[in-house]
Amino acid sequence: MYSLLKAFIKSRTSIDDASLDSICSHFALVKAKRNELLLNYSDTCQHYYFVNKGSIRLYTINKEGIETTRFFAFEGGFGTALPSLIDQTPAREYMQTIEKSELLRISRTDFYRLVDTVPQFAFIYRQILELGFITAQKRIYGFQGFDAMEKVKWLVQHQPNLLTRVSNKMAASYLGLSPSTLSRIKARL
Amino acid sequence: MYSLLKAFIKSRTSIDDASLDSICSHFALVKAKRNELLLNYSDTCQHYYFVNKGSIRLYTINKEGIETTRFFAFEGGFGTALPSLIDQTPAREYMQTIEKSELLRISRTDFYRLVDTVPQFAFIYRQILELGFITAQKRIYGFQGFDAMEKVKWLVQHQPNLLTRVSNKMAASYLGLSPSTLSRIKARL
DNA sequence: TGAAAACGTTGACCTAGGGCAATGCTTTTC
DNA sequence: GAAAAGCATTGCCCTAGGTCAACGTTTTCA
Repeated sequence: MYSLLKAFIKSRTSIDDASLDSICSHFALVKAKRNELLLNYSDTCQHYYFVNKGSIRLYTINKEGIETTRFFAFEGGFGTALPSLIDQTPAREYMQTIEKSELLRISRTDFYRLVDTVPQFAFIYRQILELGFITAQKRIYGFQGFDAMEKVKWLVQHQPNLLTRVSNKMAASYLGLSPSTLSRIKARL
Repeated sequence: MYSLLKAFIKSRTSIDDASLDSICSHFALVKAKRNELLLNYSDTCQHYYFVNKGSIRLYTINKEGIETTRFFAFEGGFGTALPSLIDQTPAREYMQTIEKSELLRISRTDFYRLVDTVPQFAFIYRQILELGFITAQKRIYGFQGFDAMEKVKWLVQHQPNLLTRVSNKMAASYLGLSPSTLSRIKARL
């Protein structure tokens, strides 16, 4: 049950098996079917999720009803409504599974206790934050001043599995394109 | 010389004066005039900067010659080409002062040594990363699915000083609008 | 301090991409 | 396994915002 999570941690820091087990013991298994809502718009996020199987998506809907997807997490990745988890304000975004999934989740309290007490865990959290920050920056640079075709090519380059794994509609909302436009672009790729 | 930096640190963590002085001793004063380039496109970033006076800007230029600004730092703020600093790859972005400035800079080596040895400093770095991440997320949500007018209003809401402090051109490149469009929008605000 | 360069604003025009709707196709549900 | 709901694709039309150019103003620096 914890093999993927252990692999994730081991690949990022050196740690003995006892500490590893102790870390894992704070993660509980959650099974969810397709399109299950893990966090609602006005909820305050209380858990960090690790994807064992399936996938989750973070997105919001603005007042005109337009969906914007911010993040996907697949097998072996962490995901949560981090801004809400960090400062305990309402998420103003949704978190949902997009496939039948098995998730491991840890409570905010346990998570930060691990960060404060286990140096290797603090290091991993730092890595997650650094990587998240870098990815966000790349996305800002990558999406501004790019036309639709360039955005799609960028995605094919940097996250090739995404286009095959998620629906056209979700990929479009991630790229900031309408589904029709994305469909047209793909036709002439 | 270190008063602003000390205030920054003290406002975020509790720390004794000796540690504070020891931290500050790693920061060197750099004076720069307006529009001075602190980091070139193909450079790898080696310093973290704290703005004592003036302001800096991080931006890139894509192959069509379009400028995109990612970040501004003003008095009392930290700024650097973080992705490059973190993983020591060429920045592929520029860092420049946009006013006559006084900066305090710390080398990457010293910075990470402080992170690893001074818990309060590690905590501040974590805060910077968390905040940077949250800001980036807000920007992704805020700018996708917004039209030009909404973007400008968003900016007036969230960073009101920016529009008065930087040139129309730079603000436009931050918002992902052409200077003409931003100008037109401001006229009917 | 004065010439030159850069910037802001505005008008006229144009185009990328969004909205909408029609038509299959696929997936879900009971 | 049939009905319904949702999704992808595509054609037609339209509009937000980009480009380009002109002009006045501000900034720069020799």
